[in-house]
Amino acid sequence: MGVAPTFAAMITLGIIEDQLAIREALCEYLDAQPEFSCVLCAASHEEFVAGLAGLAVLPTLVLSDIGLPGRSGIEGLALLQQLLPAAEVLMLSVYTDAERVFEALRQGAVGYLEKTTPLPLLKEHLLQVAAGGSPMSPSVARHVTRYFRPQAAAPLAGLTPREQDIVRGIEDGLSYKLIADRLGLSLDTVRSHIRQVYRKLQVNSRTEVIAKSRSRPSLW
Amino acid sequence: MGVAPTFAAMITLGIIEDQLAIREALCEYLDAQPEFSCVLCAASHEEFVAGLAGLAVLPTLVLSDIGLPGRSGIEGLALLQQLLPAAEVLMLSVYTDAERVFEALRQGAVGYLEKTTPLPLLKEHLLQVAAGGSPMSPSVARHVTRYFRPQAAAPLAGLTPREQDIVRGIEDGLSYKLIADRLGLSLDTVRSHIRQVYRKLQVNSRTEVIAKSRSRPSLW
DNA sequence: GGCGGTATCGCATAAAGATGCTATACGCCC
DNA sequence: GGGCGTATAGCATCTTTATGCGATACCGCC
Repeated sequence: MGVAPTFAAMITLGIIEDQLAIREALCEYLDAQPEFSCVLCAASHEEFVAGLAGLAVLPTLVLSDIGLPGRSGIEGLALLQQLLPAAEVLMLSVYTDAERVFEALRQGAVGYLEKTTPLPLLKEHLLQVAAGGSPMSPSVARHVTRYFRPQAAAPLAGLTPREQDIVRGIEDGLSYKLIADRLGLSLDTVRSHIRQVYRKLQVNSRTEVIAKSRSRPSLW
Repeated sequence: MGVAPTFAAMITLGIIEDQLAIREALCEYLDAQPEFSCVLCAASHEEFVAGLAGLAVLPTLVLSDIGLPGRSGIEGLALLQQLLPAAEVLMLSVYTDAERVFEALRQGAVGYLEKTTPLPLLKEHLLQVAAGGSPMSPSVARHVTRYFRPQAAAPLAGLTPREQDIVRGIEDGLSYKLIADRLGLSLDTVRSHIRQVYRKLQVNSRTEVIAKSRSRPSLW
């Protein structure tokens, strides 16, 4: 933070990282940048939270490791957002497995970077966060793009177009009557299609159809 | 494409972009890189598909604009994946609105970049795709991270813990009977809770509860 | 100590859904 | 031409849901 005044455009940083060498490298490098001021560096989530109390200027951007002793970076996300509602949290981790990535995003992380990210690139990413972006390492982003591609293993694959229309109606919460109206069919025709859908999907109620069709990896 | 032999490590590119200046800039710049060989550049999706027939070497990576005359880049994604099952498609667009981003990812795009991406950075991103990554411009990624944060506006917030248990049962496709068994309740108690849930959520069927509870921006 | 909210349970009835069986019509394919 | 799959439709019947109108019990609160 040095002697320079903290002017408005400066981004105040918080860093949570248990490995001493990495923490110091991050702090020193980033604090040396004119755009950043590192206001709090901690070796654990608990330490970080405790340190917040004594700060005159709160961080607006927190860089957090995931594999921490005590409360993990992901577990601490909710608390962090409560204590620093204006701050954004960027995860920095050696782990890039889908579980952790999704859980972090779900808990409100604004981005997710590999720990191997070189410092100058990391700086770029931090600036992007400040500019409204959400930096993700490519391998992290790959999990995300995969998530959005459900039609590959979609259980609705074996259904005819008409049957899929019906299923869409069910997913939208419509009654048989409303589905019939929407598709311009008779009630009994809707019944027929649904019967067929039930046979193909091996179920016997509308809610089961929904449960089957949105078969996401149960990450939630 | 040049005279150099196409060796295994080389990435064969396809480019779909209607604006002549941009298309040429992309082709020329990328083809000049040692890592890439641009095998097909087209001004429209239709032209690209037609051009595939005459190729000796198929592209393994396609860079596609979205705002194209005729078939849009998103509409063409499915066809592209059918014709080039081994290829990955990276979207390049001036539009970064959530609708288009999600639709593209849903249709199987491997990444999504802003058109303003400088060429050297674009090259980096292309290499990342080849390395199994999914590059996304930060503003694009922001849509994605926002998507994964549903608990903020969760409509189930006003429900009591017990009522949420019931809703979970409904979401799992269970009948009243099974929900009662799972929670160790009588059928009538389940009915009572569901009645309450219906009142709070302003609905009147189990499928509507599901439709409300997973209130995603109806992108699917 | 009463009031509001939650959680539990019961009964009754009407509406919606699930299921069995049947039937016509169209398109496709061998 | 006959079989197969799809889309349409009807009817009968039984089950499940949805809804109305109760009840008892516990807990926190002012």
